[in-house]
Amino acid sequence: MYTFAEENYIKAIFKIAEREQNSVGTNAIAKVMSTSAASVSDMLRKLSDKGLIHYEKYKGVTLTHDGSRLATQLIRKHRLWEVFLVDKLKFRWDQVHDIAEELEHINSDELIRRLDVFLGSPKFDPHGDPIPNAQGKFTLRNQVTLTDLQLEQQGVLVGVKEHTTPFLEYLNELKIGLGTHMKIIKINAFDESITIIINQSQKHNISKKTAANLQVKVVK
Amino acid sequence: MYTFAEENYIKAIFKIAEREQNSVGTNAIAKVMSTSAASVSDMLRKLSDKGLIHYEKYKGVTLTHDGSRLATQLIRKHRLWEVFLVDKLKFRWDQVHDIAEELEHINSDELIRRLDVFLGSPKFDPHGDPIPNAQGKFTLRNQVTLTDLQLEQQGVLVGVKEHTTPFLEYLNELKIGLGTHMKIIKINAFDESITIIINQSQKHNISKKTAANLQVKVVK
DNA sequence: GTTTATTTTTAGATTTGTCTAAATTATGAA
DNA sequence: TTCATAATTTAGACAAATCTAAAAATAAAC
Ligand SMILES: [Mn+2]
Ligand SMILES: [Mn+2]
Ligand SMILES: [Mn+2]
Ligand SMILES: [Mn+2]
Repeated sequence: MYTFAEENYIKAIFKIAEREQNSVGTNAIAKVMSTSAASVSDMLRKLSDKGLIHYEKYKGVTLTHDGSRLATQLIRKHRLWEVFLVDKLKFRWDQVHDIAEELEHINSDELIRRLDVFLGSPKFDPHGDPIPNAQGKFTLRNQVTLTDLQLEQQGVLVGVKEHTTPFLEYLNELKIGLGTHMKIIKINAFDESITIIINQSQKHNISKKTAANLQVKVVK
Repeated sequence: MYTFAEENYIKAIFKIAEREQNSVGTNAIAKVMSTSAASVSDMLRKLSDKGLIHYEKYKGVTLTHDGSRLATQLIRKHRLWEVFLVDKLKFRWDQVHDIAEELEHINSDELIRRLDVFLGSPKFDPHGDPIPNAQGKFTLRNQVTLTDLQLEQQGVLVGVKEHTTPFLEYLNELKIGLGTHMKIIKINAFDESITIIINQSQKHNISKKTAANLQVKVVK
């Protein structure tokens, strides 16, 4: 139906639109796709012709209903495959993104329906990201980033914003994973780094940048 | 590393070379790939440049060592995925070929290594075809086609030559699958059709063409 | 051993996705 | 408001994979 390239652009547009609120610009897409603005312009015309985006020259783009559905289905497939790789094939959470990036393009509704059943219809992937259901609806969850917590407050890690291998390997070294309990015991005014206690035992000092990529559920 | 198109050509050449003994011609490849002889000529030059085939104009091709290894690895991936789809996701054997045709191109040695372990290192796929090991070696097996059996001889189905959905669905209707016991009780001289008894109960008359696509292990 | 017929290759085009360089439009600072 | 800068699109080109039509090489028939 759609080429890999088209699908990857649609996913990129969806993800940019998720954080920025307004319409998505050519340069922003070029950056995410690691390509030139000229190539993006070419592709936007094509995606518009196929009815996946609303596009007016120089005005940026938004996804159409069809584009939005395609994006959520790709995200659903990507995250279900990640669950498969970690739960069934015993990959670590830092190894699965690139493989899922290929698997997400396999074209079979029946395959995804059965994979979902096989995995027990998981609601979150190995990085804590919600898996949209077959209708594209995401499960919402109360969460804040670790930087939002006050001194002495506690939280349980439920997600990570950054998915790159170096970041996840760093968390592995620190023995931080989904479900890890964290308590803020010091906030350094100088560089905004924070000191935390992991699972009531290990003490670590982490940068603001790291903390900003950790999503936690507050516990009392 | 290689494009999907290149991989599919290499697989096609391997499969043709498997039955015909001599070097593989342009038209034979074009037929298998459902494309024009001109397109095949273009691609052969490319595959030769990449060191995957031995190619001399007008003389047909053979796979190089690298080409042969690529082919067996693709077949290994294809058949392991078919086992996954049938054993784990409960697809029927007639539903899995096309999906595996896509999955075989996913690029990760670690993925296949782990998939193999997860599936218990199966030696045969859902159609009874041998799965080459990581070194490309196939498990051999004593087998003949059903047309080779004499009157009153018995066999157990261990493989099918044809993998198309219509053929496999026809076998489903007849309740014939891998492991099915068959005894020849009549050979019709006129059209060479044969009458068999399935699992000591059901009686069926099947055409010579059907019989020629059933591979059995002889039992005494 | 010529002459057909078949097989295979080349020529010239097309589509997809990409590029660099240049032109155009929009924006924001003075 | 005008001018400089940034964002975006267009122009022209290229590699990959395909096509049809035509030419060339090989094989088969007589
Ligand atoms: Mn992708
Ligand atoms: Mn993920
Ligand atoms: Mn294939
Ligand atoms: Mn098979």
